[in-house]
Amino acid sequence: MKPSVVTTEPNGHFCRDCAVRDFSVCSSLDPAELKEFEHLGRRVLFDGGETVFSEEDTTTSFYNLLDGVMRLYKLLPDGRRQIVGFALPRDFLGMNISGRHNFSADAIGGVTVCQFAKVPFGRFVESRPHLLRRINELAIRELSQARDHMVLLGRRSADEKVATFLLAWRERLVSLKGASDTVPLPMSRQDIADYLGLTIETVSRTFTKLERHGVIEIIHGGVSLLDPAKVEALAAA
Amino acid sequence: MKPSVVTTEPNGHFCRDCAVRDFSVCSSLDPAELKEFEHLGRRVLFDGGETVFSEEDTTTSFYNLLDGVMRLYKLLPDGRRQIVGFALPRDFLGMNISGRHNFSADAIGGVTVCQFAKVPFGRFVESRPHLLRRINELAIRELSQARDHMVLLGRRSADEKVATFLLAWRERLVSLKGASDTVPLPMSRQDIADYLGLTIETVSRTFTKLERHGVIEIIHGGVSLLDPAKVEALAAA
DNA sequence: CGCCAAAATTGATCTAGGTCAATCGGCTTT
DNA sequence: AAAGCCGATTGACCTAGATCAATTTTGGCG
Repeated sequence: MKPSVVTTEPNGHFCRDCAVRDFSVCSSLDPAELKEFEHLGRRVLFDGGETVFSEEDTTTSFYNLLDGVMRLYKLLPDGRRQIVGFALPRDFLGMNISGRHNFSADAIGGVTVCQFAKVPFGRFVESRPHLLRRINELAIRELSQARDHMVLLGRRSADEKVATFLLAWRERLVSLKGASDTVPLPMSRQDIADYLGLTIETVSRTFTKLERHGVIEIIHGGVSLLDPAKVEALAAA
Repeated sequence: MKPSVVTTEPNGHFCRDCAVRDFSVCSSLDPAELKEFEHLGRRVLFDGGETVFSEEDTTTSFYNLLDGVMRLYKLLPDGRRQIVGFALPRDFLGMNISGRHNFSADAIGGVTVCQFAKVPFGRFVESRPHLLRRINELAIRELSQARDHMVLLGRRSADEKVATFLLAWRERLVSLKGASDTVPLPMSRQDIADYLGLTIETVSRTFTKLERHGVIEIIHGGVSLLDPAKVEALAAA
């Protein structure tokens, strides 16, 4: 929870130099607005494994993920965990209506976020309907993804879950790192299991089975899709 | 898909007399705006089993549910179905960014909706940031519910799923019909199964088991919670 | 290097929930 | 009130994936 490094703007970091500038919430802002917006956010770094915010915490900030990967999850009282999503650069986190976060967020590996204090951010949005529209757009897109994931969790087999996950993850990485059959998997097997509603053993066995069948190759820090068409066939089922 | 009855405004129906007036999207509108808004929507009735819109249909309308219950679902190519939610009066349906609906919606029993053509509705919202804020609020609330449901689908047992469903459904009905231990279940067992990621047999067996243990009583068109505390204990697990 | 801890894999076994197959009601229709 | 239907229930059996239990592999780190 204690961030490793904090860089307060303006201190070498400006929106106009920001990698996510044209893709994240801030893409809806014009240069003049951006100048003002700049003062609202500050960059914060987290180490792998650190928790950025926890479910039920009072929401004091929103976060724009600039670099790295995060796991977003909910815990049951007895410790069972459901990962509700992985966040990638450009994702905007923390919106809620209860005033409390409705999931927890951990850094997977090092992470850089642009942190906005809730109140000034809210004030800034208030007078900028186009920014509100952008935020709404992101919420609706997430809602659609959430529904897709419900189908996966409720109605798909382990093989289908894993194949679908690999394809969807690869697809999300396209706009960040370009298309490739080599799919980096920065999250652990346990994370994948908790995302897919499976156990770590089933995930591991499914990976090995796909490898035995020559569909994928398990490489350091990820997998390589040797036969993407076959993976798609498995996911379609 | 062919609606049973269409009543075009103004023809005996006005927003100011509308049952959902103070609770739905339109709660953000002042009397003057409401007068204008009135001309955008028309009431449409659907019989039970009718489909209001289908996944992948081009979105031409948004819908405000005025009366009745709807099931919102997605189908896999092989026919497996996941119900992503049940809609109740006050719910606003149809928002998306792809221009296509991302789920299908059927009436369960007779239903009345207030239908808005997409383009004029969009124009109306454009100049009304408070309406946009209201829509955003609804989207964020739904997103939170969707995440809760992911936890249920991915990490809970059949008993927990059924108990959680009964409590959540009862809770949703409070603001519509008042608090009660008698929970009407207008949807079929198959609908419940497809919502919880179970089979119809498991839902049926779980109901019977709860009844045998004196926790619920299965009554015509629903269940009665004989021991609500026990249901909550099962759901908490 | 060699040692340790954590993550991943693999194997053996078990079980919650699925599948298949009869009934059982409760309505509607005549 | 008999027939027919459709949803719901119940029973017998089966299996995908969980659980339990070792290894094996990997990644720091002195």
